[in-house]
Parts: sequence; C-alpha cells; structure tokens
Amino acid sequence: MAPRRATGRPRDSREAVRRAAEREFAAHGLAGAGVDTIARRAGVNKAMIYYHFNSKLGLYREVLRDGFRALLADARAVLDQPLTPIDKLDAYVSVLLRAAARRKHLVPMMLREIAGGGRQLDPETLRLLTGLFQVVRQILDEGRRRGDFREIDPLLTHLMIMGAGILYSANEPLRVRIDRLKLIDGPVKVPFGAEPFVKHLGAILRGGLCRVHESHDHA
Amino acid sequence: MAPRRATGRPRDSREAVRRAAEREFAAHGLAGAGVDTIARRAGVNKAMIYYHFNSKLGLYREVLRDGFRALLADARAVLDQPLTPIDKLDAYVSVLLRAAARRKHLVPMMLREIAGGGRQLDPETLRLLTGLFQVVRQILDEGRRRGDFREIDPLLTHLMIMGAGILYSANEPLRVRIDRLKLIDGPVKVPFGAEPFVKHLGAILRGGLCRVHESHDHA
DNA sequence: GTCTATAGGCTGATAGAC
DNA sequence: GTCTATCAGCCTATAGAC
Repeated sequence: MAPRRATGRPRDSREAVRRAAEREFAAHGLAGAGVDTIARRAGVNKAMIYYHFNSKLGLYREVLRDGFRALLADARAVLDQPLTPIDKLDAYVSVLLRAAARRKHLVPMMLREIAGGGRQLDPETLRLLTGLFQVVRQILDEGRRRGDFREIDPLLTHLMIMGAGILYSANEPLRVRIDRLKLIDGPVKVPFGAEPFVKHLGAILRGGLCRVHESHDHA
Repeated sequence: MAPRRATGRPRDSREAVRRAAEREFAAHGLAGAGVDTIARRAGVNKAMIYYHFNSKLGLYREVLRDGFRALLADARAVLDQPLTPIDKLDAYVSVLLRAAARRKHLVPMMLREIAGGGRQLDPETLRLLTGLFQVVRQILDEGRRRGDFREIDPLLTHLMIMGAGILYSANEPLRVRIDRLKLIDGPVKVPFGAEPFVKHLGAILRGGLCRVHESHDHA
C-alpha cells in the first residue's frame, strides 16, 4: 500500500523529498542542511517532510540507509561474477567508484559521518558497512585458498581500498579546482573519472610500486 | 609584538580560542559548531572571538590553515632523512598518521571540507595541500631515477596514500564501536593505532597483494 | 495528503562601557 | 583587551484547517 498520488502531483512527494535531501545533506551536512531548502527544491510543502519522516534527523538517517543498501547490493553482485580473485577485486573497486558516481550523495555523507565519529549511524547502517568488508574478505579468502594471494590482513586491506576509493571520488571537485588554478606545476595530468583510479589501484595491488628486478643490480 | 596578557589571564586568549575551536569544528563542522560553545570551553568571552577572528568563518579558516602548515612542515622533513625512497615513503605515511593522531582536528575537518567540495578552503590552504603532493612526487621521482620504482602516476599514488591514511585515522572511533558491538564475526582482529596501517601499506606498496611465484604453478 | 500560519529556541554578531 | 547586554534572523517543528 504505497501512497500513490492521493490529491497532489503525479510524482510521489516522498520520493521528491528524498532526492532533494540527498543533494542538500551531501552539500551541507546534517547541521548545515535546511529543511526549508529541501522542501523548496522538492517542490513540496515543508510540513510534508515531517509528515513522511518525523524529523530532519529521521530523513537524514533514511537517506543514508537507502544509499548503503543499494551500494552493498551492487558490491555483493561482484562475488557471483566468473572472475579470478584479483579481477574480482578490480571489479569491486570499479563498482564502488561507479556507485559513488551515480549516487553522488553517498560519499560526502559518509565522509561527514566518519568525521563525526559515526554518531548518526543507526545499527542497520553500521551493519551494511561491515557487509562491504565481508565482500572484500570473501574475495581475499578465495584468493588465498587458490594460492594467488599471500597472507594479508583483510580488514586493513578493506580499509585501504575504501579510503583510497572514497577520497578519490570525493576529491573530484577539488581536483577540478586545483587543475583550473594551475596549482600543480610540471607535466602532471590530473585524472578524472573512475577509470584511471581503478587501473592504478589494480596495478598496485598486483605488484606494488617496486620494479621486479629479475637478477638486476644497480651499479 | 605578540599580545602578551594585557589584563586578563596569563595564557593568551587567542590561543585558547584556537584550541577550543579545533575540537568543536572537528566534532561538528562549520555549520554545526557553536560560537558560544567555543567561547565557553576556551574560558573566554564570546566577544573575544570576534575581536580576534572577525567571524566564525574566519576562525575556521585560520584553524585549518595552521593545521596544514604544521602538517606540511612535518612531511617535508621526511625528504631530508637519509633513507632509501621506499623507506622514505614509509616514513611519510608514518608522519602523516602520527600528525593526524597528534592534531586530532585535522583529519575530520579535512574530511568535511572535501565533502563540501572544498568551498571554505582559501588559496593558501589549497597551496599547502598541493605541497603534500610535491613531497610524494619527489620521493617517487628519486625512486624512479635510482631504478627502484617503476613508472607510476605520482598524483594517483599520492591520492591513494592520502585517502587510505586519512580514512584509517578518521575511522578509529568507528572501529572501536564496531569492535565493541561485535559486528564482525570470525577471527578478525580490529587494528588500532598507526603502526599496523603503516606496516600494511608498506607491504602493499612493496609487493602488492599477490604471491611471488618463482616458477610455481597451481595444478 | 496537503497547506497556512506561527511558535519558540537558538545563535551569529555588534554596540558600547571599562 | 575584556565584558555585558541584546538584537535580529533563521530555522525546526507543530497545530489545525481542508
């Protein structure tokens, strides 16, 4: 029995609010977001927000939860793909970045949440977060069983991938600005979009930074 | 001519405000922070904040700038150490994490700033940020010249290290909570403090995830 | 489900005495 | 440099009609 346009506009007002809230919360955080702004941008009366979500915090939590539910579902799908473990890791990173690009509110909200010690994360959202770790852990386990991977801490690896991926995504606006201002001298090309990052991280995970010196000495 | 206790208390009131502001901004962000709270915690009259810093935003910017100035100085010191490039990278990561641990406001503030597209970053702070990249670039260049490192994108590498390091630092409270709630099953030890991360990232940068199979086949 | 009107608290900022 | 007093605006939230 989902509420289907009783009187007003064809499009569900609840959905409109959610979408407007995603933008506002991502840009300004829970404290900085304005309920009036969200209502205006949703083309909805402000009272509707309280009707549907009870409070600003309630709306905030629901937006976060929805986002992570979708993200976790995407990530889990990687496990079923017929790929080698190392390629699955690539796919996972790619999914992460592309999910962040599609749902632009997720990464900024997550970032602010982490900055605040995760105070607004309800238990379910916390569970969803650990679910992402489980995906990485399964991939790493499979790789270790097959003898592809060496013994490596799965949680630290997860945190590394997540951190690098999140910052890279969130960074994009800043990179654009730094690029425009020509703040970096020399022949450095500023990367944009998911692809360069996925490739780069994949290369590092495969072989690290160092040269493979097959019987090769300097001097 | 630094202002030295004209009338009031022995300790400089400006410094007291800065320190209280660090905590408040880190915990609640620019919008969420309260000027009254900062004043109270600094043991200083609220009007003094406006006397010293003009506005809440002015105070915020100064706190950020000071933090990154100190961080960049620490990072640059690594360049002069008598270490091989790969060990310098380790040292750099270590400095980053330890600086974050000492100046607890830095990472959360940075995280929120990134989430907001860096809207409140003044040009100098932006310059300081790119300075960190230059440090990584120099280390990588030196390694490439010596033949230790293979050809690798320095900016992507910098972003990877920075992202992983920042998230790991910022994550600590969340890891504590997840650990307490026993949300992760199985024999996974949740890491705390800088050391495990520095070691882990060092290992990955050195050799990646995969086993070195010197003539070894699975069959 | 939708809208109007408004309460009521909080908070950034300033004026002005000392 | 420090402090008191106070304003003015914003902004979450609700009551209540339709």
